Amino acid sequence: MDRPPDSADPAPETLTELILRASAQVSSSLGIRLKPLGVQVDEMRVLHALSAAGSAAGGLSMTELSDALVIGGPTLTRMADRLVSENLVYRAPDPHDRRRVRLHLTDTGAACAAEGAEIVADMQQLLTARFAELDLDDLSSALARTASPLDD
Amino acid sequence: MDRPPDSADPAPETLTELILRASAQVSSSLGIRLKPLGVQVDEMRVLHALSAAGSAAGGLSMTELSDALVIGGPTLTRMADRLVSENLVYRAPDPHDRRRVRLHLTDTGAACAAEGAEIVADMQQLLTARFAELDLDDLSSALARTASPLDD
DNA sequence: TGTAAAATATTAAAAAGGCAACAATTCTCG
DNA sequence: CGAGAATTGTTGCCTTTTTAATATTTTACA
Repeated sequence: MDRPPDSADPAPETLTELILRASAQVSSSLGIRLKPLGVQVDEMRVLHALSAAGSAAGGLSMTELSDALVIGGPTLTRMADRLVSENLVYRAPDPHDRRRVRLHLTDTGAACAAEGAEIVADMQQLLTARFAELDLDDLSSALARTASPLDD
Repeated sequence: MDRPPDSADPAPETLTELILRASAQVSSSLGIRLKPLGVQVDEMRVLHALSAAGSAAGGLSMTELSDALVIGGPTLTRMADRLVSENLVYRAPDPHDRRRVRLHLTDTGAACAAEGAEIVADMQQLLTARFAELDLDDLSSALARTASPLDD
């Protein structure tokens, strides 16, 4: 039952640790690639979400963004402040609910989102290579489930 | 070729976005669970890494921790400061290289790491459920590859 | 050997994040 | 209808992270 101490059997990593570490690595790499655009990772995530929502839909409210990206309210407010001051985004009141503020892309912001999308597409290639032996649809849906609230 | 606007076809999420979002969710949930222990997620990751390294090995240097956990040097230094002030960790000089500092768990720190490990084990159950249709070994090794540096 | 380069960890200053409290608006339902 | 509860977004304040620069030690190699 015993085993020699220090045998070559490192404790298997937990999914928690692997996900956190993978995320840190992705974030670090993406951050470097986005540096030339002058935006940081979470800022680009906001731009992308707005871009994906489409301009016709009237942008996204703070709460929608907060939920979709899992970014805290106050953090998002300050991030929006930065994006507004860089003229990538503008705020508009929601016509149906005066408590709400909807974020919209400016033309500059849309262009920036497009450039970011190319960089993210490169990362996608790099990442799919690492997940080669997995069914990508299965992985994506599993990650999507994990990306939804874990607490009930 | 055209399609009706606003058709139910949201842009497929990139792996980048899914990983970042999943990580934020895991971190948020784990953070709540660790709150009673008085440590935050990355602090617990440090404690766990030290615990996994084993006390015989003489702790881990700052660089080893920084590389293993993908946490920046200065950030790790301050984190170590906090852990030292909470008596969960202590610093010791590396006998072979006087530039290096090795971090060691105190008894309190080891106990804390053990409590944390239980919480992480709970999360493991929760997470494996979400990855049900995937081969867990394949997933883990793929995540591990993703968790290693993405830039060359 | 001795000197330049690299590696290691830390610090100081600036930036970003997070918690608690708040104002404004909308919702609930008695 | 109307008072209390819930929702939405922001702000103040403090903690944490990040960036750039530094001191110290080790390594490379001429």
